[in-house]
Amino acid sequence: MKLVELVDELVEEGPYRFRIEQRDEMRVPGVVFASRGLLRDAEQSLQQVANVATLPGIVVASYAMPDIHWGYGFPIGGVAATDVDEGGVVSPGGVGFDISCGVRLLAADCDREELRSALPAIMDALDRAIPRGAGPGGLWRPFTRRQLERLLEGGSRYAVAEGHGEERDLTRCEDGGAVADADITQVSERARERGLGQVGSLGSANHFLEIQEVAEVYDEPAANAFGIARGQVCVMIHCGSRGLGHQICTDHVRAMDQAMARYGITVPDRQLACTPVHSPEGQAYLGAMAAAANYGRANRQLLSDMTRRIFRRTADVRLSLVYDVSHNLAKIETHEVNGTHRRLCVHRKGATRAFPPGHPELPQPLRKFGQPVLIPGTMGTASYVLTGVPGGDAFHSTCHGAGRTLSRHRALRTIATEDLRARLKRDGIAVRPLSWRGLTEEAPEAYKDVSAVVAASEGAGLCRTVARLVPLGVVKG
DNA sequence: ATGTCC
Repeated sequence: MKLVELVDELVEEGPYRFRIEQRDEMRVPGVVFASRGLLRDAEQSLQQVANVATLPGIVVASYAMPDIHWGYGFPIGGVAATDVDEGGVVSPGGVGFDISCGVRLLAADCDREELRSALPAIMDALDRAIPRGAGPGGLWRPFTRRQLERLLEGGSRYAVAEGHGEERDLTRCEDGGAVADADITQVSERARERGLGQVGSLGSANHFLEIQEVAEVYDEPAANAFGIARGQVCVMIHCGSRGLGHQICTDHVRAMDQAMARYGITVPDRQLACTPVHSPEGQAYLGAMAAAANYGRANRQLLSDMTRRIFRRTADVRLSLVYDVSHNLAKIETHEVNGTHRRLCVHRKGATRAFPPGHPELPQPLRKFGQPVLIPGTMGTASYVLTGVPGGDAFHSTCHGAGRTLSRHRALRTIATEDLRARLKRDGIAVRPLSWRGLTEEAPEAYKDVSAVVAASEGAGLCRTVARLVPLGVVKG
């Protein structure tokens, strides 16, 4: 299938909404939520949107969020749902290598001014305590194989049961902190080996732990229900399932790549390796993916617990969980398709679930306002809290972040580390990087404008903006 | 994203 110049052929069919017409092997059209500006240089990733539209069982459309960029097989910012009972497939590439990567937001019982004098000491304590960067290192040590198995099955629930959090945390976690269908027999020895020493660690690249201030509130009632107010201090944690999730993706892509032909499936790109949800390989992947999902949540739970201890002993400040949501997962969900309710495998890769107000899976205090959606920005800019809206499109999904525009290599070539250091100092942002080189690769200029991404998402009717947060302190790998 | 190539 050759689709030329997709950018020029996009059909504008609504505000911040473009269609890629169905043709050739595509089973559905593509729908891209964005502005023309955000789609500059998006040709390769639009081709990936079209490729995803060829997958067996895909329904309605192959979607892309405003922060779309090139990814493994599927674009990052992609949403694709397949009909489980009509031969629909599951594809590891539709979740990505960092299974269950996500964001957690904690609200402090103080405002910026009250924290000002204690901030340097808190940053120094976090700098010493938070494991980060590539390779081994985690907060939960020693950690046995038996404990890992229980964590893969119990997620945040297990972490809290072992003393690493509060019961209330679980009510503010997607799926109550754990998914039930983890199958640890599908997690390889190698994945376990990599995961053992990394429980409670940030990782590297765009993952971070930030102390932030609520700079602006756009929706008072929703912000109130979420427990945040202007001027309030928050902590945002962005990380995933580390080497364990990566290894699970690697293992199951290989298995599916070898099995695909047996199901008569051909795909335009081998990176779209997939098998039916009901196949043994599909079930194996979903079971292992669920285990990685639990690992990711427990990872964020351990980091929250350590951050809480530091805030408490350094500044007598308490942190309560606003919400924890992943932006790299596949889920079996029921949605209405052409007037009938269907069981769908919804892949969200660099896309965030955004349940609307009234959704039964939302905890009671939030239900009236919709699901909190947490959008990590880039250091030195802003992060956002959004909420789901009634009738939300793309199976109730929205954006997940800024999305890179410069490669790491180009960022290092064009951005002077000393200049970045000076700008952060000028803006009063305390940074504790593991390496200044790594920090330079993550400079704001290397990313799309997160505010434009959020504006396009709201303009497309995918979510509503609740609050904007700005960084006071950044801990990074 | 990732023991940034078993």
